[in-house]
Amino acid sequence: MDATVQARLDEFISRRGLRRTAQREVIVSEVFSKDEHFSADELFERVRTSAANTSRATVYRTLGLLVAAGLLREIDLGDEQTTYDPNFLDKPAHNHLVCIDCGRVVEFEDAQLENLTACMTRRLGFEPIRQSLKIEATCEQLRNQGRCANLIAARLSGKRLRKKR
Amino acid sequence: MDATVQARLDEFISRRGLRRTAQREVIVSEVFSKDEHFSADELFERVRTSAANTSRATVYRTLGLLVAAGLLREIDLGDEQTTYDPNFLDKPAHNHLVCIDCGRVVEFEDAQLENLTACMTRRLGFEPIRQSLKIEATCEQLRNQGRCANLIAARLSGKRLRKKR
DNA sequence: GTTATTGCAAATGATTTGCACAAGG
DNA sequence: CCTTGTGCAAATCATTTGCAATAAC
Repeated sequence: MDATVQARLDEFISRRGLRRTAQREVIVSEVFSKDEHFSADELFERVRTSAANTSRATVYRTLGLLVAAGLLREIDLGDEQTTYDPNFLDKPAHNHLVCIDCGRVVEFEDAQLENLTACMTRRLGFEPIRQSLKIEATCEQLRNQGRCANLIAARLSGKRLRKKR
Repeated sequence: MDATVQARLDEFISRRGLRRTAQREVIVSEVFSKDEHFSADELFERVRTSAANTSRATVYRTLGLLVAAGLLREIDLGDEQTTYDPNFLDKPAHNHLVCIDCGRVVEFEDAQLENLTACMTRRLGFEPIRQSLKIEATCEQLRNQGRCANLIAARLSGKRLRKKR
C-alpha cells in the first residue's frame, strides 16, 4: 500500500475517532493490493480468503469509509453494481472506455477533453465540479483476429459482461 | 406524438406481431407527450391519472418495448433509477450536465467532443459504439443570486436530488 | 380459438440497517 | 467502561417474473 494512502488513512482514522480492527486492516490492504477496479462482491470474495469471518456488511461499511476519506472512488460503469477504483490519487482520470465484447475497462485522461467540457459547462451557466465520460466500444482485435485475450479471461472467470436485462 | 415516432412504432408492432392494447396506448402517448426525461415511477404516476388501472409491471414492460424499438433511450444519471429520454430521434446527444444543486439536467451535443473521443478510442485500439459524458456542476445562478428557480421547483415537487446513500 | 398481454404478488439482487454482542482505547 | 465496530438477519427499493385470468386478432 502506497505511503500517501497510508498517511491519509491514518489522518482520517484519528480525525474521526475511528478504531483499528482486524477486519478493516484486511479489507483495506486487499483494496489497495492491486490497481484494478472491483465490485463490492469481488472484494468480499477476496477478503474471505484471508479472513474467513468478515461479513458483507463490514465490507460495504468499510468501502463507504474509504470513499469518505477520499481514498477510493465509486464509478458507474452502467452495470447493476457499483465499481470501485483504488488507484486515482496520482491520476485524476474519470474517463472510461468499456469494451462491450470483453468487458475490459481502460481509464484515460485528456487535457483537451477537460478543457472542452469545462468551457461548455460555463457557457451553459454552470460551474463544473466533476465529469465522467463513458465510451462503449468494440475490440478491433476481436473483429480482426476473431479472438481477444480479455474475452477469454472474462469467460473463464465467469464475469458478467453486460447488463442482465 | 411525432409522425416519425408513430410510423416507427407501427412498423415495430407489426414486425413483432404485437397487439394494440388500451394500456399501451396510454403509456406511449404519455411517454411522448413531453420532451422531458422521466423515471419509470414518474411515468407510472402520470399514466395513473389517465388510466387508473395499468400496473407498474405493464409500464416497465412497455418501456422495454419502446427502448427495443429504438424510440426511447435509457440514460444513467447516476441516481438509483433509470432515466428515460423520449426525445432523441432528431438529436443524437448523449451528453448530460446535471446540476447537483437543483437536479436540473441539460442535454447537449458537440461535434468537436465527438471527434475528440472517437479519435482517442481508435488510438486505444477500439471502435467507438456510443458514448456519454456526464458533467456534474453547480448553478452559477444559485451562487450569485442565492436562489435558483429549478431548486425551488424541485423541492416543491419532492424530487430526490441526490443519491440517497 | 390461439397467442399475446395484463395485474398481482412474489422473486431478485445490490446495498443498507436495526440490534444485541464483541472489542478497541 | 464507554463507544465504536461487527455479524446476522431482516429491510429497502427499483425492477423483473411466474402465473392464472383477460383480451387482441
